[in-house]
Amino acid sequence: MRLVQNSLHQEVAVTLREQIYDGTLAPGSFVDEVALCERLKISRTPLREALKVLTAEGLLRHEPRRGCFVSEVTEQDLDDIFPVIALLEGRCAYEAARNASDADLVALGTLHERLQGHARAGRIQDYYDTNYLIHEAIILLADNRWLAQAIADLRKILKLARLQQLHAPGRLAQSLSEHMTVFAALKSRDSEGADAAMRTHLTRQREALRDLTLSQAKSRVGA
Amino acid sequence: MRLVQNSLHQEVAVTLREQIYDGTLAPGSFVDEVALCERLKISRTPLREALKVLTAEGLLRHEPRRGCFVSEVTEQDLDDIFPVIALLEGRCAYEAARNASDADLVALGTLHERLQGHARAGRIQDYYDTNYLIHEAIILLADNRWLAQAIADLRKILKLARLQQLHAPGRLAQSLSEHMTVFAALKSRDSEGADAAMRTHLTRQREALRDLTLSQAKSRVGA
DNA sequence: GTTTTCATAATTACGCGTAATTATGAGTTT
DNA sequence: AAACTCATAATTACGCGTAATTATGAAAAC
Repeated sequence: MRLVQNSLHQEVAVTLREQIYDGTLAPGSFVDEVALCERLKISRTPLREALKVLTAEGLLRHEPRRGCFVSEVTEQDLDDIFPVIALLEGRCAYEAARNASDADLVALGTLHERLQGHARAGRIQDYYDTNYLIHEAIILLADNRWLAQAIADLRKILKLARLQQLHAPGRLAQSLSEHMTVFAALKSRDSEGADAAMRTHLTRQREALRDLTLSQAKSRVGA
Repeated sequence: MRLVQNSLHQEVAVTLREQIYDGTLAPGSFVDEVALCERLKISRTPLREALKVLTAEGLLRHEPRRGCFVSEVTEQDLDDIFPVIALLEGRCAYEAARNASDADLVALGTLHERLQGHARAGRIQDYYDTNYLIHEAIILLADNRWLAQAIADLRKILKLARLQQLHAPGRLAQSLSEHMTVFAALKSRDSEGADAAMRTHLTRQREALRDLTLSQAKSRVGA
C-alpha cells in the first residue's frame, strides 16, 4: 500500500503551473525562490526540483546563477504553435474516425449537444469547457500516447498565452459550426474529412485570435 | 561576463543522457542515486535535479519513494512515434520547400552528394551521420521553433530504442532513393511533394525497422 | 510447507547551512 | 559629466545530515 502518492516537488510543480496560468506568476517576471518557499511553506530543495521540471516543460526559462523567469509567449510563437497543433489534432481526428465505436460516437454526440446549448445561450466559459472535453475525447480516441503527449506539451505553452485571450463573441457560432463539421466526418467514419475539418478548426482559431489581438492593440493605441 | 555557462545539474543531465543512449544505464534498470553520485563525483542535489529533468523528458520513469528507472521503448511506442514524426518532419519539408534560398539548396546538394558517396561505399555509420545532418538542415529551414522542439522531444525517445537497432544492408539504397526524392521536391520548390516524400521516407524507415526486429526475433527463436 | 508478521537495512525525500557568483550603487578618476 | 572600479548585498548552487518510507528476509504461527 502506498501512503504518499506523489512527492512534494510534484505537488509544488502542479501549484506553480496553476499560478503561472492564473497570472500570479506573471510572464517575464523573476521567480524569487525564497519568497516562494515562504508562500508555499516548503523548503528550497523540492521547490528547486519543481522549477527544473517546469523549465524542461518550457514554462520557465532558467539562467544559470541568475534564476528562473516565467516564459513569455509571443505572437510569433502562436503563429508557430497553432499550425503544429492543427496538424497533430488533425491526425487525432483521422485516427478517431477509424477507431471510434458506436458507443464512442454516442458519447461524443452528447457532448456536441451540450456544446450547441452553451453556444445558443452564449455561455462562453461553459462553451470552452465543453470544447476542451471534446478535443480531449478525440485525442483519447486516437489512442496514441506520443501523439497525445506532443499535443499536451504544446497546449501547456498555449495556455500561458490564454491570459490575455478574451474571446470574440462572433467566434462562438463559427467555432460551433466547425466542430459540427468535424463530428459529422467522425460519424460517417470519414477520416480524411475529419483530419481536414479539425485542421481548419484550429487554423480559424488562430485567425480569430489574431484578429482579436490586432483590434485590441488598435484600441489601446486609439485610446 | 559569465564565468559558469551552465549549472552542474545541466552537465549531469547531459552525461546521464549519453549513458542512457550508450546503454551504460540499461532500459528498465534502476537508477541508484548514491552509486551514480560516486561515479560522477558529485553530490545528491544536482543529481536529483538532473533526474527530474530527464523524467520530464520521458527518458526516466519516477516512482515516488522508490526511485528512478530507465524508460523502456516498446514496439507499440515505435508504432505510435514514427507516424507522428513523419507528420512533423513532413511539415518541415513542406515549409523548407517554401523557405529555402538558392544557397540553402546548394548546401543541401553537397550533403546529398556526400550521402550518395557513403551509400555506394557502404559506410553505414557515415551514411547515418550525414542522414542526420540532412534531417537537421531541413528542420532548420522550416524555421519553426516549436515544430523543431516537438520533433526533438520524440527523437529523444527514438534514440533510446536505437540501442537494439542495427540496420539492414538493403535499406541503405532504398533510404538514399527516398532522400533524393525529398531533395528533388525541395529543389523544384514543390512543398506538397516534399511533405509527401518525407512522410514516405519515415514510414518506410519504420517498416524496415519492424522487418528487421521481426527477423531478429525469429532467428532468436530458431537458434 | 505455506503464509503472515515483524524487525532491519537500504534508499529516497526533505531541510538547512555554507560557498560561490552576480547585480547594484557609491565613490573615485579621467 | 561620464565611465570605471570596487565593495556590499542579494541570490543561486551545492553538500550534507536527518527523517520518513519501502523492500527484504528471517522467524513464528497456522
